[in-house]
Amino acid sequence: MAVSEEVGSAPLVAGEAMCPHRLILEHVTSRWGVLVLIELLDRPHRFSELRRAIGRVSEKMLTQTLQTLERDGLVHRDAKPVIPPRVDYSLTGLGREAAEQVRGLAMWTEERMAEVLTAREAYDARKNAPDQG
Amino acid sequence: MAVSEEVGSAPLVAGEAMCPHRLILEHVTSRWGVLVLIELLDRPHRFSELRRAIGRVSEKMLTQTLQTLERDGLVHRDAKPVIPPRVDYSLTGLGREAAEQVRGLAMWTEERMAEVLTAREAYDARKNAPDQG
DNA sequence: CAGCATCCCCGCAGATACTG
DNA sequence: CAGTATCTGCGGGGATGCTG
Repeated sequence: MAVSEEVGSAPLVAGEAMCPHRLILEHVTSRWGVLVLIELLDRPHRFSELRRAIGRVSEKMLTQTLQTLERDGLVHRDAKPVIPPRVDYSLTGLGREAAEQVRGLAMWTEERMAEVLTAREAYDARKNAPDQG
Repeated sequence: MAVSEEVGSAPLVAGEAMCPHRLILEHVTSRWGVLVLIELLDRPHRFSELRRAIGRVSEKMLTQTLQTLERDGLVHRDAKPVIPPRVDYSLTGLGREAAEQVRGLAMWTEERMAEVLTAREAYDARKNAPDQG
């Protein structure tokens, strides 16, 4: 796979010093990027619809996430020149591909959640009582 | 999809107040979690092999990531009782499923990297010269 | 409604030192 | 070699106020 990188410290959002491949990956797997892509896979959303759909995201982070995804060509921003303002966000072709990958991951976590929770209990039990048997 | 959540502020790694589904998703999509899963998909790795393979990860973060993934039942930790210590990490069945999803995402970013970079240039050009035509 | 600017906190994550 | 423990910074990200 070779996802490795060279050297160079970089912040996440503006860290353009990182190898491009990893940077794109971080955008689509970012905390809010994942959720935005999944929501938009259903249908286009207005800004406030996205906020409500995702739940607990500040407008700042949502704006920032949308801008990053738009810049990467994954999200299309359609600002209607009306009062009050109306902006619709939708996936581009590229974005839909990414979103489908991300959705696959999200669906997997739903399907396997119970098994993960069970594994956690077993792990915690081992840690709390390593040799009591 | 319904990936929404209720209310409650939480740190990422130890934030158990978040809905489990989202928490698992954040583990596997975390900065280093993604890379660990992909590397382990190739073959089991020793701790130091993983460090080298991933590139620029501190031992602390690698340890923490591996522990999180082990706790979630995605990674198997095999510590041989030898001197010097030897610990092999491999994917569980569950982990392999997750890793394959993650790899799908990583492969997509590789394939589409050029298009994303092109989109970025177009975006930046629009921003720098919005109406100069 | 959609977004930008600003302030500020705290937790992620790196550096360092130590242990088995 | 494979970790653990502790300190520290800095940037992610929330809160608030303002604009078009």
